[in-house]
Amino acid sequence: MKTDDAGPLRSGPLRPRERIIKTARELFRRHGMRGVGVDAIAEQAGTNKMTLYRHFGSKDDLIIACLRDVAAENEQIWTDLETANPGDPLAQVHAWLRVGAECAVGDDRGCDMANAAIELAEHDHPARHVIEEFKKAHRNRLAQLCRDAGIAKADLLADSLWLLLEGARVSNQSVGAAGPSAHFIAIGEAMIAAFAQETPAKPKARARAAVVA
Amino acid sequence: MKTDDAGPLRSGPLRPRERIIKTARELFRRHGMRGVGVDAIAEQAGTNKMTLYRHFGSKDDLIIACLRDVAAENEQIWTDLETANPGDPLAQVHAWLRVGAECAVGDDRGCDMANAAIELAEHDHPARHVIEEFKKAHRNRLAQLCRDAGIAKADLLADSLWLLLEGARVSNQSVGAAGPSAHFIAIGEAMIAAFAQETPAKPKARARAAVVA
DNA sequence: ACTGGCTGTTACCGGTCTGTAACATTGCGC
DNA sequence: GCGCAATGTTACAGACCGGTAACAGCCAGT
Repeated sequence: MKTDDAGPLRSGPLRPRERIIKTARELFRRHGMRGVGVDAIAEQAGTNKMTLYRHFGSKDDLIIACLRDVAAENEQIWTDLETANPGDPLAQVHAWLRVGAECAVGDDRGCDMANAAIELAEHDHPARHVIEEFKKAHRNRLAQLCRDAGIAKADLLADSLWLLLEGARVSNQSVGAAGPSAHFIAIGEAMIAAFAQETPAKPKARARAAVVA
Repeated sequence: MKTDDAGPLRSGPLRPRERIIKTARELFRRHGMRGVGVDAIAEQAGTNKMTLYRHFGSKDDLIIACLRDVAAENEQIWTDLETANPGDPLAQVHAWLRVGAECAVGDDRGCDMANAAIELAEHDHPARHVIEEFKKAHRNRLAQLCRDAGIAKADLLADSLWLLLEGARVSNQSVGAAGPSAHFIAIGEAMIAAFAQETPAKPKARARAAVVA
């Protein structure tokens, strides 16, 4: 009851390495990567700085490990999207929108990856590769989904939805979740409707793409 | 030729206060607010730390002054929008899109305000008021423009374009300007077309709103 | 020429940060 | 029970940071 309280995660079922990553992600998220020191991370993780430095050679290495952890966690979202709507790419696009809304509305600290890209301004920071690859992969997966769904301007729709999500998550940090990002789903559905048909002049849309209310 | 070279701005026509703000904005932009010290700012501005602290009581004060400077600079954009298309709100909306594209494509460090909101993670940071007011004002002005243009779902369009711009500017910092933000104008025009008409089912759009190619 | 305000210079304080060294301790596999 | 690897503890180095004090010079307005 003295050291193993609910706050910091002391020696639980997780090994120090996992606890450090988990704690670092939370503290980075709350205070920014440059706003928290390795000492605070180690202490909050129920360990000490030496152990931290034995697992991660430097703070940058820890940052990279955290970002990789974020990326691994996001893999689950895509598999969930597939298993929830097997063989139905269009439904998966709509489901993606709903998942994105949860990310955009239920959280006021945005995307860890995007935040890291802003905070680690140096162009040659080693973490930038991780960020770029992650973001590109996310966008490309979304584009593939749109193509599989038979959407006319699939890549343009993917870019639109992608920018919408990026914008919503960063917007939350300036004007809050009650701002424009509150209409995330409505806007996304409108985008899907707009890009699903061949051209705005020709209303000869495919039947399977006219699901939007 | 020894001290007044092209690099740092030494005693030019600007007073120390202006030079400090100008220099701080540039350095903040390049390295992040937490990534540059007041000493470096003062030196690069051709002055010293004491003068800096005589004008700005603290680094936070300097940050706020910089953000106010950004806000003041952006005022010009709106007046330019009005003078370039006097009495034509719809044209101003399209012009806004083009100006936004320049912001989004011609720059890889995003919006100073949004970046500050991310970097200054503390919810009670004094600069947050400036950021929030600025962003809300920008969005509201855009919404007023859309309403004046007679666009059906004016507020929804404003939110869409707003999120699109926010997304494009933050996206540049992870995947670069050649990524999704390259299609900023195309997406924006599609959104204008989509929200200009009353409902997607009723193609009875107003004539003045059907300017999009 | 004088004066008063603005600016420059130097030195310093206390704190915090990343990263390391040396040593003590725990705990698990055998 | 032993040994070895992982972990904890303490102390420290070196750098940087925000912020202040005391004093020296400059320059415009009168």
